Amino acid sequence: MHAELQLDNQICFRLYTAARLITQAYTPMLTELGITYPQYLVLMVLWQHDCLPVNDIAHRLLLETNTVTPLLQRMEKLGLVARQKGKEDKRQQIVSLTEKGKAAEEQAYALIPQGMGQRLAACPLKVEDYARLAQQLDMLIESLKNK
Amino acid sequence: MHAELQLDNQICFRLYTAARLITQAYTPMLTELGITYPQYLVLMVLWQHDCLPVNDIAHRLLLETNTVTPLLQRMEKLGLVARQKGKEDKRQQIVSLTEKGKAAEEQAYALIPQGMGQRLAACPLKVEDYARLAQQLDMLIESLKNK
DNA sequence: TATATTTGCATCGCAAACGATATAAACCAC
DNA sequence: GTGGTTTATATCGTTTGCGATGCAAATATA
Repeated sequence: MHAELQLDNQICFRLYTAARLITQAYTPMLTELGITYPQYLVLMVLWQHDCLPVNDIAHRLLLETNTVTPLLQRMEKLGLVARQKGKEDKRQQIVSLTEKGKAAEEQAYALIPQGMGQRLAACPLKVEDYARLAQQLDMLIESLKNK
Repeated sequence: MHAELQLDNQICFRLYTAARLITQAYTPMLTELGITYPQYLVLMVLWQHDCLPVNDIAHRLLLETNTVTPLLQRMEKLGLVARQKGKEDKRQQIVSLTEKGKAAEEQAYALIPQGMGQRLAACPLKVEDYARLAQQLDMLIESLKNK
């Protein structure tokens, strides 16, 4: 039995689990909006900066375009985004929010901060703990990002 | 623009990203072993306690059995585990390590602690930072677990 | 200008996650 | 025992994550 190979000693398993569980916690609220968590991420990107090529969206989410393309196709079917060829560079697909996509921001604002607040009320982490956690995760992400 | 809905302010997005990236960091080493990360998790469970029913494995990983079953079926095809009906309770499938599954522990020990060490050498987090991170993630997981 | 390389995006295939549903064994009330 | 419920798994369908591959537009180079 090697201690290094025990589940309890794994940072990775904790990240993996925490990510799954917190995504699950979002699910009921996102279901009300008719979207999934990765779709919500795409919307957050576009709420911050509308009209971006697929590549930019993928970069901001640290995903590959072959993951983002089908995501966007589904979101287009849902009427949340529109896609059109770039004018200067015809290889690009410029993704923009539809009215429905824009309206979703207010719906999300009405549901999610409150809902997640309730969901995490039982969690003993304080505001400064979350700040430190965010900072540490950023460091981890930064050093893992450059393969 | 609601600050609560910005990507930068999301703990969830960080967890989601950190989990993906650290799993990617494992991938080259796990590929040498011929397994995936969730398969590695199952092996870690069995290395710690061999011969468990599907339900126990799922519980330890905080996964549902409908996720674990196909995982185990693939691992059975790979010759890493064997499954047989429980003797007292015939509804159960008892999962056990094959010789190949047991041997994988030594291979993993030879590759993974060292490989991940190198991979995270650039990361400015110290040992006590990882300990705190683990503790905070445990709290988060604990309060998200009970839906 | 002709050729080669790079870049942006899409397609395909596989492995997860997970909700919904099905199946079979075990258990319980009678 | 019979019948209904619970429990342990399995199956199915949808969405993701990503490597491998293909294609077309843009760019670099000879």
